[in-house]
Amino acid sequence: MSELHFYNSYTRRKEKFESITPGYAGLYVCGPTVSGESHLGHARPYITFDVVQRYLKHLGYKVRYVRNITDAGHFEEEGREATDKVDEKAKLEKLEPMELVQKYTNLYHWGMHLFNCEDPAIEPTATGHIIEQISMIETIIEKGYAYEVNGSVYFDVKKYAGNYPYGKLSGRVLDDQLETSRDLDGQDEKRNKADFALWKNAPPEHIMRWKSPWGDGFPGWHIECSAMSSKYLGETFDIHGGGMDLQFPHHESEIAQSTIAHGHPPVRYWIHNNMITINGKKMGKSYNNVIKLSELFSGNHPILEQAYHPMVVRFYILQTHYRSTLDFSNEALQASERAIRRLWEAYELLQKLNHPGNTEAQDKTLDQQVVAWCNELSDFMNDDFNTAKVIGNLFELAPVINGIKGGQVAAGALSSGTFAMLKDTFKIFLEDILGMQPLQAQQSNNLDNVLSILIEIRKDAKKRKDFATSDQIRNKLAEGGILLKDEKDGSMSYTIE
RNA sequence: GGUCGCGUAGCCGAGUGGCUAGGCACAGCUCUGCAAAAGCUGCUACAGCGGUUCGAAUCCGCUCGCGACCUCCA
Repeated sequence: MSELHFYNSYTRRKEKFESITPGYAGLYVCGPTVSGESHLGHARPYITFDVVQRYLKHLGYKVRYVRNITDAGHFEEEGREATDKVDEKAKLEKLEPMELVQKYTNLYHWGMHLFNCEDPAIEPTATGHIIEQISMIETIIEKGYAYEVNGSVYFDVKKYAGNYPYGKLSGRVLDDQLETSRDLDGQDEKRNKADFALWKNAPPEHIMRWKSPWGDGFPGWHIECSAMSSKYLGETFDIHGGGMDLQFPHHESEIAQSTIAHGHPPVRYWIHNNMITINGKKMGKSYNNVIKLSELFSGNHPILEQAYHPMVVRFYILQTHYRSTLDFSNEALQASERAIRRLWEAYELLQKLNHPGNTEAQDKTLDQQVVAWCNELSDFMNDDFNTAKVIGNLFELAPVINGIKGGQVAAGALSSGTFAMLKDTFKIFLEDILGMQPLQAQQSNNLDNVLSILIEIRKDAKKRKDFATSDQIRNKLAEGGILLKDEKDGSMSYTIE
């Protein structure tokens, strides 16, 4: 049995995971800025890290999963309009900032639940941790790595880079940052262009503002994650996750701040998921090509040919390794939809199947193959969370399951032990680890009763060779999205589209 | 311009130097009153050029194409 290894962005290689406290794992993931609705691109990290934390739990770790909510708003720390995004949007929509934040937080939670993402253990907000952030900034100033100018506080990147490995995570050289040709407003406050804001002075019109030793203002973007992760996971914790686009400057800055404040780097393992693209371009607000989650689920977007069920989207994301880019297309989503429907039906069938009870496999070759396929699943997860390979193997198993029902595979082909293992393994990986759910809600008893009546009538018609009636029942139901299937044993089943 | 990454069959996509990943689509067959579903079979690709090697999609070099970050961004 292999052990968990995954790619550490910090060292740029796969490493064996060893948690700081045996049996416990701390995971921090950068959550959303709730100044707008989440889109398909946002879904990827949340689903990716949901699987990561599910797998850690599966391995027996007690996981503390912390995923923040950025509700204080980011701003251009390099100057320009040092305005609070949340605040700006609020004025447009004529809402209180906190009302806006609440609205998008609720929408975000709605999406996460539809995706069947488990709630984090702690979901801290930036506005709820202003004191912690101020305190951390004070420490950094005391240690001589930050300076105040006109009520704002900046981190001294050049000084930091002289004593610590600045740029290691994102593969950046400080000199390049210092020589950037960008000429942005507010640069004059900084000693160097690479410096970033820890605290920004708030202009009078700014609604979101807090008192600080440097006057009224609001925290810099990066400091919230440093303050909250260390508060709940410790000054050094196991895993920090987020999208690749956050590597620089956000995560690089987190490392710098925490290293100064605490005297050592904050994180053992960094995990970054790749982007979702659309027509080859990253999906993001700067490209104006986003598909919001509500649009995705309703199909209400010019690009979308249909609505896509959250589980289809989840499956689509997990079919690709998290470190590869994933290109959106209707064709790809539709392929995923058919695939997960077929896989889920095989899974449901498996849970209903009974084994004849023979302890010896009648087909030893197949039995061994099934055991091998099942055992490989852990190896795949242990090798950098390779959900794509896990799904591949589940599809290898599907024909065995369907074959047992269809008669192409003998009922006792597998030993009772292997059969039981197959059942358990399928459940654990598909439901518990990949976090998949059925595409359709549990049918109501009423509907089931009605359909039973129709099925009985159709059976009678077929017996009388009254195919006009039997076909009419089947065709009319199909128009309503209910598909009848004649099983080999003479029974009938139905699925709802 | 700097740094990093990618280019795999009709489409999506996994790939640890040697052994058909997988999915979707398509075609044929089995089953079936007919369908659907399911099963079986087929479709065997690695941007181009060179190099290393007994052997390369996988390592190295060059060329072409694409993208990400360098500015808010998952």
